[in-house]
Amino acid sequence: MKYDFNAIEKKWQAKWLEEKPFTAVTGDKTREKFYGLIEFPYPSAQGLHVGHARPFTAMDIICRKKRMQGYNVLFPMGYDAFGLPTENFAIKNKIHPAKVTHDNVSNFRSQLQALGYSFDWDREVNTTDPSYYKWTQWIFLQMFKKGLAYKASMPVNWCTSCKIVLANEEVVEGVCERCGGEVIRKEKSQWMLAITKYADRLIDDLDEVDFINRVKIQQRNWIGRSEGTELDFTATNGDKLTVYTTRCDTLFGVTYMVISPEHPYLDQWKDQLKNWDEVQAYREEAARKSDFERGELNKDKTGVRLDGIEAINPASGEHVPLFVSDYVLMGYGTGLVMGVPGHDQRDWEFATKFGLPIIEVVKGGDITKEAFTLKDDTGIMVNSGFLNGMTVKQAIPAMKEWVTKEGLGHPKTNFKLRDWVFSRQRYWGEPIPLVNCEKCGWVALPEEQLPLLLPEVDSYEVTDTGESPLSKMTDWVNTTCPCCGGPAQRETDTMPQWAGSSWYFLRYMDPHNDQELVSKEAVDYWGPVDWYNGGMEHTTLHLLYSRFWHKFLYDIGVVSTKEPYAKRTSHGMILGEGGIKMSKSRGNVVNPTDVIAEYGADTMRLYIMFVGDFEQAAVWSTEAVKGSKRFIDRVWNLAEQAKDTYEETEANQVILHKTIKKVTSDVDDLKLNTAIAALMTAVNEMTANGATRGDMRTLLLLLSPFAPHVVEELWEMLGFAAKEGKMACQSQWPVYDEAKTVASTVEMAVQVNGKLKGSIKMPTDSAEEAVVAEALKVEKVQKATEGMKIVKTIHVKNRLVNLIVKPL
RNA sequence: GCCGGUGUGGUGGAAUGGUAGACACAGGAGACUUAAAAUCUCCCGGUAGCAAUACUGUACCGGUUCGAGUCCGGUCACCGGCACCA
Repeated sequence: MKYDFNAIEKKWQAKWLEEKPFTAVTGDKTREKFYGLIEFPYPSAQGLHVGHARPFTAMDIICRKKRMQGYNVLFPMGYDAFGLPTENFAIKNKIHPAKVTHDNVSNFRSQLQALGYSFDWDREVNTTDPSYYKWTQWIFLQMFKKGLAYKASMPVNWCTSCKIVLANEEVVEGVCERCGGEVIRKEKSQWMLAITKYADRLIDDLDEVDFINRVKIQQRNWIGRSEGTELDFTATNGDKLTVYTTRCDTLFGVTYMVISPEHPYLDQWKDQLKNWDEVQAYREEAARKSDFERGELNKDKTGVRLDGIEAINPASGEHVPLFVSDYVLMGYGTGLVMGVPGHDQRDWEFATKFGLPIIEVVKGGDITKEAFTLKDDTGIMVNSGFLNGMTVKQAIPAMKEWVTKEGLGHPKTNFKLRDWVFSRQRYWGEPIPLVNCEKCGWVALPEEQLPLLLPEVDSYEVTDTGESPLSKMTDWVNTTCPCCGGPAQRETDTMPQWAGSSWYFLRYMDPHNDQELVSKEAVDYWGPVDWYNGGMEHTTLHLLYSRFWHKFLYDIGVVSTKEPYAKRTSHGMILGEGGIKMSKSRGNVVNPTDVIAEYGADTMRLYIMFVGDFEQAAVWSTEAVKGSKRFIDRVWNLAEQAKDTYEETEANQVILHKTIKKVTSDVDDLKLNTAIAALMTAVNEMTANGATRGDMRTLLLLLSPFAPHVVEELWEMLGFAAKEGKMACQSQWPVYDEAKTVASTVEMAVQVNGKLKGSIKMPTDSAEEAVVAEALKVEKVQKATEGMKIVKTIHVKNRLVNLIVKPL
């Protein structure tokens, strides 16, 4: 019989859908649980991409193996379906976004099923489903009630092309992450989520989870915790000038101060400044620049000296000039900075440009050339009163103590992380369930009115003033206040795409619950996610946001763990041929469906795992796919030619036990490429040895997570299905015997003075004397040791012997 | 600039400090075939040599070690993230 992948894959996919062998049972006390999660896709019109297949296949293999090891496995799938591309498609083609979403989801589902993934399809979720977004809205309301959601007028990132407010995270190199359009700053009233209140916990709890290091580091850097001091200078007009510094030890080195152009003090000082016009002109120019431009021009410091007000150093009592400059940001610290040009490179540049004195207060560098910024023990304090003679490490706490004692300030922790801009002026998102009443202000919708459904609109386009399309639906907008019953208006902004994905992993645990977002029983049993794999690009977005939401849900008692994910791994990108990024515009996007049509899903799965180290980027090669197909062909032939006995052979014992060991540990370590290489080695060797059905049984069990369809077929063909049931229902993973993983003889390397001279065959675990004796029989060894004295032998059991010789 | 990561044959990539290049792809030679495809067998880092073999080789320079792709110090290149965060 020929290997007809098409018929085989269709046959087993249909059976799996019908018989549901992958259904997870909540609270099965007889088995330990395993929750494997991959990031649910955005159902784009283009359909599944090979970039999806890599992480999905890997987690499918892990979950299939876990099931075989007896775990009760939750491996769900869903769709993160709100978002701009669907809305834009709807606008262009005048189709309702819900219809577009439905069609795209159907396409995704059939593509996913064609790859044979063992998802529990009964638990599918869709963020645009009202029964789902009801709970997204519910969580938002709880945050609102706890004061974590607030409305603030603030400069926002405005994409001139999408006409939408972007989160900081969505602005990449000064342009819109999605469309590449210009981003400008604009004042707008926005809903915000106070993620910064969780900043400490988001950093500290990273110590408790098993995330790959680069994810932890990137999150820590993004949150950007810094321990410093807030301390007060005084202005000559009596105003208090509070600065934030991490180098309070350099206080005696302050030669000037800088205030941010956006600082409210400046307006108050209007009448006291002799050069107000100049200051005001500078401020206006700074306001015109985008954040990006400000950053780009950072080499060239600009600023204006305030004429009329100076600052007084609290430590020395000296008067120093005060400048306005846009290198000081209003959004970080206090918007005021003390200038220490000797020990901060930016201040050094500013002082050099404006001819300000540079005082050395830490000895160790050459401050005529650049600022000396080391914070360790190399520098010694000078010109610094009571700090003189201390190292920087000693001076920082000493100064903190002094500042606190003198009532001049206090230690302070700052973060780079900003609160999350949570509203979007768009249609295709969750409506924000709040009502604005003239008397009562912003009022939460009563929970029994959830979900607040998206109304039907005539047009999905943003209004010219940048308001949400919902604002045009006056029937929907005008409502009554749940509090006082008076007239009120609904919020017309919607939530960002990151909302629905911030908690979806919880809904999978209990997807049909219409009373709670997840039952206590389900969350206690399934939580936390045991293994979550996803893209690095989500590290500071989705991954951080969902940790924040989960911590909030923990605080209000909905979930029982502090962290949502016990383990996080990340896959590398799949690049197009030639190592360039796949993109529609380059026309080098590989569609998994085409590969399946030509080679089958099992080949696709094997290839995408075999392509390289899972964590590294890999280059797609359509040529190389053949190798995976040939491997399956060889397995097929081996099975067909297998001797009709269920006995296992001695000849294949070592290779099979070795392979069990290797595949088992490699899957746990996410080294799927070498696991497949080990299976290939086993098949090559078994082909040479000849195999029985008994030998095939072990091989098929090991191969089944990788190539489930062909294995299911061969399992049946060789009579195992009749004896033991379907492969998909197996809860047995082969176990190896360490003693059987080693052959009776081993090949050992022989070296003389560390140089390889040949190899010898020895019985396993031979003693050193026997090995040395055998080694000395090797011709090249004799040549190399002639006239020499062996002064030392190094014997590594079963691997090598190294003879160290010296002339006699 | 700061923080990560990576650098190994023609290609993708393997190697708990222990025979570098597993496993594949491509290529070459041969078998089967009327022929092609498929399949099977062998070869396949470089230099020299008919060969046995010798030397050399994991970005570069140095060190530790009986032994280094692997550990340590320094340099370079590329990729990703952050970027005036005081």
